[in-house]
Amino acid sequence: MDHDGVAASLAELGNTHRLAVFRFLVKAGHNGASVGEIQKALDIPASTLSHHLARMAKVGLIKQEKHSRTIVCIPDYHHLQNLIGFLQAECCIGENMEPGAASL
Amino acid sequence: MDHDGVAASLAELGNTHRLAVFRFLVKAGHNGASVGEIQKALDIPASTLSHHLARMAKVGLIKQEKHSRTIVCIPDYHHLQNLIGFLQAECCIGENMEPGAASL
DNA sequence: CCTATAATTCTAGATTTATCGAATTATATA
DNA sequence: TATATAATTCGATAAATCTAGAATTATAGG
Repeated sequence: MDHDGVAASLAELGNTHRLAVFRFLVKAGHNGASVGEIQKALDIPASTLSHHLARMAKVGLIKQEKHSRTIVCIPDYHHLQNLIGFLQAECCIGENMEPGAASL
Repeated sequence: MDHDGVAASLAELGNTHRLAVFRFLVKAGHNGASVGEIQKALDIPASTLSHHLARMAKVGLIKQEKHSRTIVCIPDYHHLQNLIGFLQAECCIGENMEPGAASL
């Protein structure tokens, strides 16, 4: 993931609703949750939620699988790990190594 | 840092210019860099840069110290670590523990 | 005091984002 | 086929963000 890709993903997580959705999906685990379940749990109007989910899927934070009528949303842990790795790398170069901090 | 605080910080990092500024400051190390140095290095118009720096300072990503005429910007590593910790926690709860993944 | 420098604030326009009801599409089922 | 359900797309509005030139503030130095 390059600079702009990282920025794009962080921007998506940088919205309260979307962050809440992502956290909910992580809690839901590898099976994910349907759009309806998310909607019920977080109480976001359907069209608004759909908009946010589409954005998250676009940058790769989540995957969406259609099973007949319902669409299941699954968080992409690998994507998040890449993000975290990028930030971690940012944090640990230069003179800012604290004792015990992991280097890469 | 709570949910909204995390979202706010991620949103700030989720902008190409601001992410570039933050990366530049991390490379600069604990001494940070002056607004002018950032401006010269990244070639962003002064007023635009000032706007972005103010936003970053507001959420706590950077600190700003005034030394006579120049303002030195210093990244807040602790703040970033908090952010990373939050994301890491998000990533590692639920069923998504991979072998070797750190738990908290 | 005057000038140059560092940076911010002001201002305004362009773009993007957020919101959500209404209409639409797709699918299951009676 | 008719109906209900799941979700998206449409459309329109409000709000926030981005951008950058011009004006302003603060300070150093001649």
